[in-house]
Amino acid sequence: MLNKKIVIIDGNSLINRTFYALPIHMANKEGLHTNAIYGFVNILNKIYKEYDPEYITVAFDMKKPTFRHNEFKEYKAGRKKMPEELAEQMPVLKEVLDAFNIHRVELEGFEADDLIGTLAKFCENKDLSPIIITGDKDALQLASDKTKVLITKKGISTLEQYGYDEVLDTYGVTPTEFIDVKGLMGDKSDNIPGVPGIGEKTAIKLIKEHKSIENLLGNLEGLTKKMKEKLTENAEQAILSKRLATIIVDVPVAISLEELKREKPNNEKVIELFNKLEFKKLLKDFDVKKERKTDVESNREVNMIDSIEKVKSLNEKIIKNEEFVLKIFSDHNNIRDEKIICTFMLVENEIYCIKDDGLLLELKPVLESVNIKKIGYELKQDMTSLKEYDIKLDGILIDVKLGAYLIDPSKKDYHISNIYDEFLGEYIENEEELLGKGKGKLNYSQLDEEKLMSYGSNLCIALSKLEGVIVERMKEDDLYELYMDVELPLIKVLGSMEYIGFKVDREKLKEIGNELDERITNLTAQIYADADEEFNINSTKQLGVILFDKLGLPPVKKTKTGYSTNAEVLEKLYDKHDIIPRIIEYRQLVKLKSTYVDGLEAVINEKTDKIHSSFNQMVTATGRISSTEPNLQNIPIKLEMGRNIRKVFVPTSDEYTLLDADYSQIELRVLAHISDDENLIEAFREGQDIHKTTASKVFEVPMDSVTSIQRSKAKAVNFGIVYGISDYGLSENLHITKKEAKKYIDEYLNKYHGVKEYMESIVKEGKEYGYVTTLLNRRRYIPELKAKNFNLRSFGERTAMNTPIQGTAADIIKIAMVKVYDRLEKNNLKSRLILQVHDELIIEVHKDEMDMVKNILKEEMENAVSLQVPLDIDMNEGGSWYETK
DNA sequence: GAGTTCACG
DNA sequence: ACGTACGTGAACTCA
Repeated sequence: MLNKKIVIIDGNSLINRTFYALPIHMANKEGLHTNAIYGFVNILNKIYKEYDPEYITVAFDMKKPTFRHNEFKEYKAGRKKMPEELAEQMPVLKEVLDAFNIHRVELEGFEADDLIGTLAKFCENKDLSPIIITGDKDALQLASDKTKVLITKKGISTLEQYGYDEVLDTYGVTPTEFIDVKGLMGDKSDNIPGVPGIGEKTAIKLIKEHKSIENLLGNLEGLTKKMKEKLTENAEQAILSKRLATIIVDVPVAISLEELKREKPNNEKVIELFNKLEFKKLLKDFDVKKERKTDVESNREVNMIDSIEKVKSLNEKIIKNEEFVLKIFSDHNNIRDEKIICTFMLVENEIYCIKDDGLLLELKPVLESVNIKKIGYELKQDMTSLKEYDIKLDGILIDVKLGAYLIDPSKKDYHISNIYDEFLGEYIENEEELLGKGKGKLNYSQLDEEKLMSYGSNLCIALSKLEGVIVERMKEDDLYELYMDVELPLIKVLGSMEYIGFKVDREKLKEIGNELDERITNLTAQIYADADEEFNINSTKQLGVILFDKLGLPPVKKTKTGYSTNAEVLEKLYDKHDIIPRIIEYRQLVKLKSTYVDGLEAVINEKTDKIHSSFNQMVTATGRISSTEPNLQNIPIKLEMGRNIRKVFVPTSDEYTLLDADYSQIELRVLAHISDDENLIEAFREGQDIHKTTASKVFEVPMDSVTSIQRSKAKAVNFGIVYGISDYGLSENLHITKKEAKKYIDEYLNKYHGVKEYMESIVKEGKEYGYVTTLLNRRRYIPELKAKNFNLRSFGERTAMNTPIQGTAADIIKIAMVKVYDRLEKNNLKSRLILQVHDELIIEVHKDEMDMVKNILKEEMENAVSLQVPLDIDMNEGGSWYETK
């Protein structure tokens, strides 16, 4: 029968090895280095899989001196201090081990090695099979027929196993003799002297022959004169060295095998720690999942609403209760061709499901009632789904997902499973588990009945439990007003923008596409000729080889993976070869063709001939909205060639015209307001050209002699200020030296003293509270501010400076959107908001309503909030988006 | 799925 | 000494 296995790990030795074997830049976003822990846990994982041990323990050294220090003062003297990057990982590693419920052992006066030796011998006597894991060859003396010593090799990828035979095979001496070898040769890292002049080779040779140091010293015959001298002179030292190198195997320590039993990890703690350490892959490796709580409620009965009587009684119950949880599942195929599969409701702790559209319509009054509160998740989708049934969802709406976003907008996603876990520590199947992902992803109509019923009811329960917690937390964090006054009313505005869409001229798009195709074909041929071979121009790797290896152009910059070939690099090589300008043009054209012509063409709605982008309210860390499928917020404008794409975007019909209204310098105005800077405020109050004013101050010239070059430099400085300036960043942007850039910045901050004070105080504030806020109290946490890593911390500082500016601008335009939308609706106008691009709104205006709409826009946008400086907008109309300039 | 590039504010 | 401008999304290559 096989003996039970016990794994004994030398904690200090192993973490040292993993620390030096893995890249030191591995760190989480708080700046805590994680490489050594990562390696350690990986090895742990490997051991569990390969050996499946019955018992496990990790031994650590203590900082206190051991008996070896008492015997030999110089022991381990001159050893370098553990680097800070490793030291900070030690306590965290111990936390990880605790989370895994792995036993730890350390003892004053002894080293980890001694504890390991003692344990191994103890276990051998109990007929267990000890497996020692270490990064240190010293432990080889413990190898035996029963005890195996595993030593990390080549980084951490392999562990080499040594028993008695393997030590003998490899070194020609037995494990016990290995101690004598070390006694002779000494050990630099432990400062064990040994016999000077004897190294590993000689030591092994001598011990092979004489078996031990004592034997050797008693029989020096047959050795060279020099060797004899060395040995006699250092005899005492050799004996001492041997004693120091000997691992103690009878440390007086009480061992209880029971304590060393391998236990199940505390999954909750492991998950928490791995999340903190950002060990994504390891989470999967260990298959640590939250145990599903056997929630009595999770199998609650679903009341099917399948008759007019039932829907009427449900209706009454809702009116009486004044609130309910709502979750609509639709096939979600297409915004204007969407089919509701079923609607779940939770009223007074009872779950209902409606599948019949006709019966759902019976609930139109309660769904539209402003007096009845609805609790939901992704309510924008529900609103859109209901729109097809001519139902306008209204009332106090609590979107749990939106609330979770406001509470912490930096999260990567807000899946209900994560929110439920985070706020209540409870489990619900995640969407991925339910529907799959990627190609095989199902939609709700393909889900089998049973799963849909259980997921729908569990979701309603989760939402009803979460609502109170989320609202409470919003109130605590001063976010509730932002939610009620801005974010909630914005849901319907975004939904409406998506629903209405932006009309496109298909013919025009095709025309542009054809022209691009022709030019790309020609350019491709020329580039192949230039290169004297055909290659994939889209491949930066292949392009790099052609430009820098074959054609011998000087590489300007490198990336992680090779040569950089971005626009900036190509610009620097512009005159060096004919191929360069062609590549630059090729890149531009291909971008236009693939992203804007083909990309847009692919998302034109067949039914409406329009593009219905999705506007996401819960993505950005600053509070901006984002646009996807397609992104309508990055349609080209800077270069004429790309700008032509905007000719494709047209009004719905000849009754309409497009009107574009954009805030002028909104971010700098926001900066003027929040920094309270006298000069900046004055400049805006007097309607000055702000870049020119900045130029005049930075370069100390009168306003009317500012050159256009100075103005454009000042513009870059203004941008830099908004982004959280650094001399390096500005120097890169302006192609000037860092020193010069620093001069500009210093000059700026001298002249705009309020800005300087703001930048300093906001970083301080961020550090103190852990977050920064916008005008409307929108919050963003910045853990990077406390990072030890310089780059990360600097990034945190720039974020702290930029977020209140960008975020406040986002607040302002969101308010404007809600107000404009409401005015258009209240006045029963046909004109409607169809797009927002961060500081501009695009309205499709009915031609009869132009003046009225212009007034509404001007009023609502300029008075969205009241700042210390005026808000100013520019408006342009046109028959296509291109013309609104 | 990561890395690179490039379109916008 | 450190080495990046802030915020996004999409297309493409390559492992």
